[in-house]
Amino acid sequence: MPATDFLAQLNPSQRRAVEHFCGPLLVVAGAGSGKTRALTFRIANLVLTHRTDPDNILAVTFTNKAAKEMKERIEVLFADQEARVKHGKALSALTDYEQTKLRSHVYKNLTKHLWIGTFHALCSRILRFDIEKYQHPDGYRWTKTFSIFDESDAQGLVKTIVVKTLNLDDKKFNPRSVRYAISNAKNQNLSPDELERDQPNYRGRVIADVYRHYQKSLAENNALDFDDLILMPVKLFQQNPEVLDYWHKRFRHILVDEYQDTNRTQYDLIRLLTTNGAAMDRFNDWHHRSTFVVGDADQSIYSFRAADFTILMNFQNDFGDGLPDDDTRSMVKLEENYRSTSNILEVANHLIDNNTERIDKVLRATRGEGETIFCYRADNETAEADFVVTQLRSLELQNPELRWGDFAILYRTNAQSRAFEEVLTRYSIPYQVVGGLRFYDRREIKDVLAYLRVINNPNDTVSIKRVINVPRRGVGKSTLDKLDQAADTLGGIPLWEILADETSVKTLAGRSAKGVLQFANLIKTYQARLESAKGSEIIQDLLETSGYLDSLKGDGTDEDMERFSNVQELYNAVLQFEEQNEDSSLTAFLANASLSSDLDDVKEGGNAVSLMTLHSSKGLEFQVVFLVGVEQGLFPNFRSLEDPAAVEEERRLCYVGITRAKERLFITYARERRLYGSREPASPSLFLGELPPEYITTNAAQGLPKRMAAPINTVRTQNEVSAKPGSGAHESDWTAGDVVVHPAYGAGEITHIFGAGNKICLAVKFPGQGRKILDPKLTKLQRAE
DNA sequence: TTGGGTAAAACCTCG
DNA sequence: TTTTACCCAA
Repeated sequence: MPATDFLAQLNPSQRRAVEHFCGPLLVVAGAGSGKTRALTFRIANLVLTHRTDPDNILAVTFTNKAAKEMKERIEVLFADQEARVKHGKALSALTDYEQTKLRSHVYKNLTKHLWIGTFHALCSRILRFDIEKYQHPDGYRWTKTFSIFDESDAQGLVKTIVVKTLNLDDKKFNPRSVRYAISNAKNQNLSPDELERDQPNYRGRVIADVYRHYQKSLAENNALDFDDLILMPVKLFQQNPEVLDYWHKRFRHILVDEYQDTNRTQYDLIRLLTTNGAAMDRFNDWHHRSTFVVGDADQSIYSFRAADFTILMNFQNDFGDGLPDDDTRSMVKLEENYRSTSNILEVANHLIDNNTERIDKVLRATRGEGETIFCYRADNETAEADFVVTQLRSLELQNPELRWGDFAILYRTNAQSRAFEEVLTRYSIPYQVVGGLRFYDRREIKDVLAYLRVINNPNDTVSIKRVINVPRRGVGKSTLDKLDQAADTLGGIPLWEILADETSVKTLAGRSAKGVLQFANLIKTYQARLESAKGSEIIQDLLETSGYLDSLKGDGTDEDMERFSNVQELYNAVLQFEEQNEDSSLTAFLANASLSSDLDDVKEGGNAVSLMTLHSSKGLEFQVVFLVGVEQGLFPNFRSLEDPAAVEEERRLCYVGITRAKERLFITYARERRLYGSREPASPSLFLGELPPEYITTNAAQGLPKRMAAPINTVRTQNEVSAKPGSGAHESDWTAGDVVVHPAYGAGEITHIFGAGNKICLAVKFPGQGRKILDPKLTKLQRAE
């Protein structure tokens, strides 16, 4: 029997990618060209045809959901092969019992061994083996029960360092932006010293200093932030050749999906694993080894977390043979689109053609023309939502094959979901909002997880402080300060060591000692049971004995009830985790919880309309897509307007949105939108002017907005002559930070500039009167200085 | 130490 | 409009 029958389902380019065995390969895969399929089939082919040991395969996906789906598909593919070999028929033709038996066999011998996951998940797994071998230059150590700090934990640490440790003004060194700078450094594999080296000014040096203290704090908590999960293995591999050698030999075949969205540190990780630390130009030993990356530079939309699509563009020179496109053996292009109608593809191709930084690639349609794209101009965001839901209802009614799950509403920012939710609720249409508040980010869930984290890792002082007084134990700020100070005086020992010592607590905590001891004993009880009891048993007992569950019930309001049931759901999640995972330790569960995302349980084709940001929609597809809020300042977002490269990224984001649609695409924008509570005028996005009018129908009397004549990203120069106030001002007349005088509100400072060209609005903050958004053409504004 | 109140800031995208 | 941060009385 030909074991490779399944390859017949592929087109020639896909087949070339899948059958590639050793050496480097870049797969340039346009939207909807079957890249997930190529990845899945490739893994199957490695094992089936080349007898690759599943233990030698590492596959990096962009989301947990993609990882789960990939495992699932490989399992089915394999089970199907085995069914044909053993029983002579397809998997689906077997009895349920035989199917289950076959699949569990495949799981045991194959899927279980495959390392498939996100960079974060895979790295945290590596760290659970080897983190204790890492030696920090300042002598900090981490153990395998490390905590993973989320963004708010991280920002909290930064704030403490800025305000308390370094006595700086947190207005000037905003914890959020400092944390962002640190994150950026980590994503480029820079240590505090390395960051400091290229800082020309005071601010940069201060940030490097905060970074240094921040890393110390993390170490004291035995904690890592998200960026460390990847940075730490890279540092470890760089300092410890034996450890690197082990993982290098282990992962002979490396696959990376969404390669355009990798950052420098992730790239370093892949390079180290591939070359075992040999310099790139000296490495050519591809014996029984491959590095296979898949991506599309046109869909690179994560530069804000330091993703760099030039890494993809450089792959050919870096790992590959560097030959031109027609001769190369290390690149394959997938350009046939199997997803969308040709009208949708035309629109997408035209739009993205406005970008300058691209890899040469077109998307070829394989399907019919389809309907035209409809562009709707609404009066305001409520009218926009009304239009969308009206369309949704009539399409659903007229097309029996469409389910609610076939519809998606995609927007630039999470805050836009509300108007749609209201209308959908009014018509009782089921919907799911993806993103926004994650399940694991809810207050009550974070509380319970903090308890578990303390039990698992008593050095986690951040978590101790979160729950030592939840529920109320009469332990307030001053008590905590005293205990903290004592730990500090004793040479910076972990707070837990003070708490765990009864005499110390009694001496230090005074009246509150009882509460503190109660807490300490609670934690000790469960620490003792950590070895013998399951996580689910611990959590159940803990919720009772800590009094947390009782305190949650509160006054029995709806909100209280919801909190209560969320905690219940968390318990179920632990149970489920224990059933489904080999390593069901508390540490593993906590890592899983930290790394889970809202996207993980999105059901495609289910019975609910999906509402999500364009970022979240990457990799998904829907029969009908509504791309909403396509207005200047919102999309492209005003923060990107001054930077041409940033506008290109917004355009790629728009491209991603358009290419999610299979059958129908609607684009909407409003003339007026509620922002910060007050109504503000809005103008159509520059992207609308870039769409080919012949493929688009619109309700706007004047048709599609005209293409902007002048380049939108003119660099603002200081010496441009400023027009008189109120006389048709140009963008260049105003700069954020300028002080202006308004006839009614008086003097205020410009905080943001929305829009570009002739249509701009200014956000001006007037002391005592709040923020106003003004059109300089309609309001007489005078420059103050 | 706790709870309620008011004022100011925030809304860009995410693991 | 909604969320968070800080102040003060009990």
